[in-house]
Amino acid sequence: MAKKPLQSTEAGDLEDLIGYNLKRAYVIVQDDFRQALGDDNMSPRVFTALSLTVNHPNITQSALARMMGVERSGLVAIVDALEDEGYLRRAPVPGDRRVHALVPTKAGTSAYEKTLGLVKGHEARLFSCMTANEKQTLLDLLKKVRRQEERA
Amino acid sequence: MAKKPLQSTEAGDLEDLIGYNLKRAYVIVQDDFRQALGDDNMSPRVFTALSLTVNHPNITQSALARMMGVERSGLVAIVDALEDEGYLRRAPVPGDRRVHALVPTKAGTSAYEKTLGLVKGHEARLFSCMTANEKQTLLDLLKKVRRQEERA
DNA sequence: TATTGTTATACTCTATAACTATA
DNA sequence: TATAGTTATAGAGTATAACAATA
Repeated sequence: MAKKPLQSTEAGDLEDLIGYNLKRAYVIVQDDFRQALGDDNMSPRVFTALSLTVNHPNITQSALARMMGVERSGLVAIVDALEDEGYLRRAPVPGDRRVHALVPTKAGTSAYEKTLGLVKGHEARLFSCMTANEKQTLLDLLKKVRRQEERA
Repeated sequence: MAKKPLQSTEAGDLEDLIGYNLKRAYVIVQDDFRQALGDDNMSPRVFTALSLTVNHPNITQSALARMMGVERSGLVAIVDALEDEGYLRRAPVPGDRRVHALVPTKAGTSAYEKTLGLVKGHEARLFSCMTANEKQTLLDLLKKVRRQEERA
């Protein structure tokens, strides 16, 4: 975790670049996310995987990887972590024995709900200097950037 | 580099989180940055270091690290890369022999200007679906997020 | 004692390629 | 042949700790 930021005027050309500001903001938010989750210590990507599993029970690993924008191989450790915590299980799928359906457990669902609360608290705190309108605008503009990916 | 994105409606709770959208947008922009620079293959962080060195000639490594929000130790490889390319040199500072002043070379300055052009082109292209107003608003809101770091 | 640059080291995140078992 | 999950491996990016030279 970094500590001393730079005065926003010193970075010259960089200050006008969306990419630079996006990265700096991303680091701040991610650091605060991890700090807010503290002991639970669930990383952003594990939280994302748990969220998608809870919201899409019986999703396959490949589908989850596609949703998250990571490779199948990279998802294995994430699912392992969630399975080790007892938050989901890899269930066999009748009709195709290659596939694992990811099924959230009772513990997984309630851990998710508790963690989602922490995450929402972290965002409410971190973005408390912004109005509801500003937060929604930021969200909308970020989604607009994300939509660029779909033209590929 | 990931390939298949997810439909923005499928992610449930995540879609309302600024952090999640920030990360997804960041990945898209960073991937496009690297693709746009292509053969030059200057990574975002090396570009950032070059930019700050050109805009703050004679900056020390420690000061540059602080500006970038990384550790001193992590900056060594970045400065090495720029020195290997002949884009800057570590100059001795009279009066304090511990310190290295980073001085951009002629080649470094012109490489920077060329690369800055590529970066601006990449952003213009990637964000072409947004109005000038929207881009400025996004920039302003990201800076507002960044300002949260200064309260620590 | 404190600071600058450096090295050694380790950890996280991610990708590619190859394997296995199925289909 | 193709696909799902897995393993092995490697490469960024970053952090911590310790060291030498210097202050």
